Amino acid sequence: MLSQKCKYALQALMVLAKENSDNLLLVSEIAERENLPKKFLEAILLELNRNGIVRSRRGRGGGYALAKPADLITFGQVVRIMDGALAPLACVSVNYYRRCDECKDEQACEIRRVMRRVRDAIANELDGTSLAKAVAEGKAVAATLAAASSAAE
Amino acid sequence: MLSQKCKYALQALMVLAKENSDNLLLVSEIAERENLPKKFLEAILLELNRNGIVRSRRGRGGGYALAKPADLITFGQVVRIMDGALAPLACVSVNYYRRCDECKDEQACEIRRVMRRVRDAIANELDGTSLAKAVAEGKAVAATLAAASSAAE
DNA sequence: CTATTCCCTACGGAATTTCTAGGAAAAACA
DNA sequence: TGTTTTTCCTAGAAATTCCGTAGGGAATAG
Ligand code: FES
Ligand code: FES
Repeated sequence: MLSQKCKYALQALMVLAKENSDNLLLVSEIAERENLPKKFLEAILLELNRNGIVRSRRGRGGGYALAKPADLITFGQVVRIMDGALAPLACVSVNYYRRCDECKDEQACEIRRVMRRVRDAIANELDGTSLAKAVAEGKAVAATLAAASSAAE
Repeated sequence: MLSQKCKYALQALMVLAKENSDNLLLVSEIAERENLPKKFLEAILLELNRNGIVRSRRGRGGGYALAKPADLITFGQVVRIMDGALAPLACVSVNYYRRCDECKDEQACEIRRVMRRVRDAIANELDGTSLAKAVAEGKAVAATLAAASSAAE
């Protein structure tokens, strides 16, 4: 399960992704729109900033925007920054690998083989989905929903 | 990430799955073989027992065995018992659904749509893999490894 | 030089996780 | 019957992680 922190990060990033990228948004604006605890969100955006996902400017007229085009930011990147490994077990993580203390022979471990496939499935989805793609999907679904409801009148 | 508890459960179940199913194994035997904390494992097997995954007998000659054939016990079942939802967010869980407080419109939520696919990918792997399948895979890999190493001589 | 806004550290409380202790209940055996 | 073995059950200790908040410093604009 993703942490709240990670979910909030994704919510904030989706807001920024829908915005014009040279239009800065205030932390308080994002927090209000998405109904998130402001101080916590501040810390989250700071961390995203340090990791090159968003950029910021301080002072009057300051705020946050994406640091790069929305199609270059994937859900996988964000989750890794916020929560660490995508993998269900550290021993199958690519980016955050750690050996299993209990298992004597990693190569023979059947559980590991199963979890490796799970990891790949997760990584496949999350690394294959950018913010831009999620926005586009959302628009497409909204459009078909609107069409269906107007056809029903 | 799976909890230790869940990992230990899977390790114990793999041991039982490799054993003849009417041969009872002691908790202490399993704990020693897999290098697991005994008392903790005891609690885990108890929970698996309550959920119909293993069966037990007390007293001398007692112990644990699988409650049903190894091809009817899936990794998905075990993980759900031990850790709850497979899904990365409660709002996309099938068996442990909970609404997201922050998101106003669930149907419009883009994050939800992405995470729904992730959930399906995870569930697909975990529900599609039984203990029996994992054992069989392990044997197959061991056999090809042995063949390769003997061919290299 | 004042107001705004992000930056940074530290910390508090709650929840969760990872076990362990200690004994009751069942079953086998002598 | 009584002794031993083994699971069953409750309670809780210790450590860690999670979810935020407080309070002030640093940059920026006007
Ligand atoms: S090596 Fe990680 S589960 Fe066995
Ligand atoms: S509804 Fe669950 S993330 Fe939006």
